[in-house]
Amino acid sequence: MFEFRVEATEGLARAGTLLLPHGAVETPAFMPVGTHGTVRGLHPEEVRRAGAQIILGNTYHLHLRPGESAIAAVGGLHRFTTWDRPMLTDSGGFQVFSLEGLRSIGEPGVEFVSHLDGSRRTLTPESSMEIQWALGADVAMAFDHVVPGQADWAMAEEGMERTLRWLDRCRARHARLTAEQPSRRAAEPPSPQTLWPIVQGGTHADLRLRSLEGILARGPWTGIAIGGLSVGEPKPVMHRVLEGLAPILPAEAPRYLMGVGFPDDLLEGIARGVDLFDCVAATRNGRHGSAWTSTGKVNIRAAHLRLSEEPLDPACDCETCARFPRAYLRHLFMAEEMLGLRLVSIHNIRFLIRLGEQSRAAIREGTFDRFRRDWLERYHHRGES
RNA sequence: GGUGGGGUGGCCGAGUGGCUAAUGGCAGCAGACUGUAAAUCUGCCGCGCUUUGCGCUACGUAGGUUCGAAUCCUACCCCCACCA
Repeated sequence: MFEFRVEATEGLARAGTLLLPHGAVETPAFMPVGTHGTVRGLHPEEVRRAGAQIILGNTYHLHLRPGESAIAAVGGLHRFTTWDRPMLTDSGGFQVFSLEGLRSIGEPGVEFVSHLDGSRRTLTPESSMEIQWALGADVAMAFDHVVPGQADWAMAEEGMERTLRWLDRCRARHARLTAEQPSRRAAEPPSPQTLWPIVQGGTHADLRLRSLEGILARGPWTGIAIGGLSVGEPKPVMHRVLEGLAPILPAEAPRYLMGVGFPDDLLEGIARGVDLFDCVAATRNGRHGSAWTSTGKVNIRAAHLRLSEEPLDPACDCETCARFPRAYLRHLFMAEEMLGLRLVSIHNIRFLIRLGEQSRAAIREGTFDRFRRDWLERYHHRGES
């Protein structure tokens, strides 16, 4: 039910297929983020047509609203959202990082002051598992402690060791939930769920290795995530961390680089053995009018696009580029029409998903390294000039 | 015709003697965003220059008072309300 096959490799890069209860995921793949059970602004059909094979949901946000019981009542997150392909839920661990100032961390778990109503909420490894179990995604993530990219060794070690201790608690609770499945699970029909651990350790190579070794000692796992990157550290540092982990990560488990990234990050990650990515930038930047194209970033509000009859990216096959001129997209943003946010979001999502598809094809042909270098060259040199 | 109110930078609108090239907002221009407290946030926004500074022009028009005026006085032009 949880199987990963590596079908081709080129250097550290891999092309594979991940089998999950709700379907297959061909890797490398970008997973759009749907925090509140919706990829912001988009209809599930639009997400599907963009080629998304799997999307994310968030434990923290869905727990606060509408509450996992409301989702379980209608049969789980798949039925709730009508997304019938694979899903993964983040554990709330990232909110430990992003909601700094609204939370306090202790060994039992994390106390949050709800950003919605100020009420006090506690998230623990156990409650994160309970919530994710009720949500019923194919993959649940371990509840981890993310530290900023600038974190010194001591702080990174604390977060990493705590993440390992919490992993034991996550695993125990998840195993119990799995054993009690039919009676405890509101999802109909019940479908199995797997748990993925998260490597932490900040920017410190020795901590990253300790983290991974600790995880492997608790294995086996159906997938392993690398967290705590793209949180303020320079890109070369992230690359070094990935290079340090690649030789030790088991080949037979998919590797998920959490929260990454931008187009160049995908290519650099794939080149270092990463199989799965997720990132809010595609949709957030889309809503903010920033589009990725094969020749670099485009600010759709830019004055010089007022008369442009070109598509956003002539090399793109998304529904937006197939139909709308830049001049119209710009107009929609200037007029603050919601269609603009949606169209650029669709483009950005398709852009990253296609990058995964192209990388996969290139790896299978043994041309990925060349593809990557040519692609980055064109992307950074703004082909127009 | 009379009385009252008012004319401020592309627009709206504060300011009623120096701290005012002039608060705000809008419009415009540019940028940021990486497991979503984000359809958000930041910067610029009279003109010119050797741009953390300097010069010039500017608060209806013209003149005056004052060391100094968008702010006070006089005349004129225009707008609005009410009264005839």
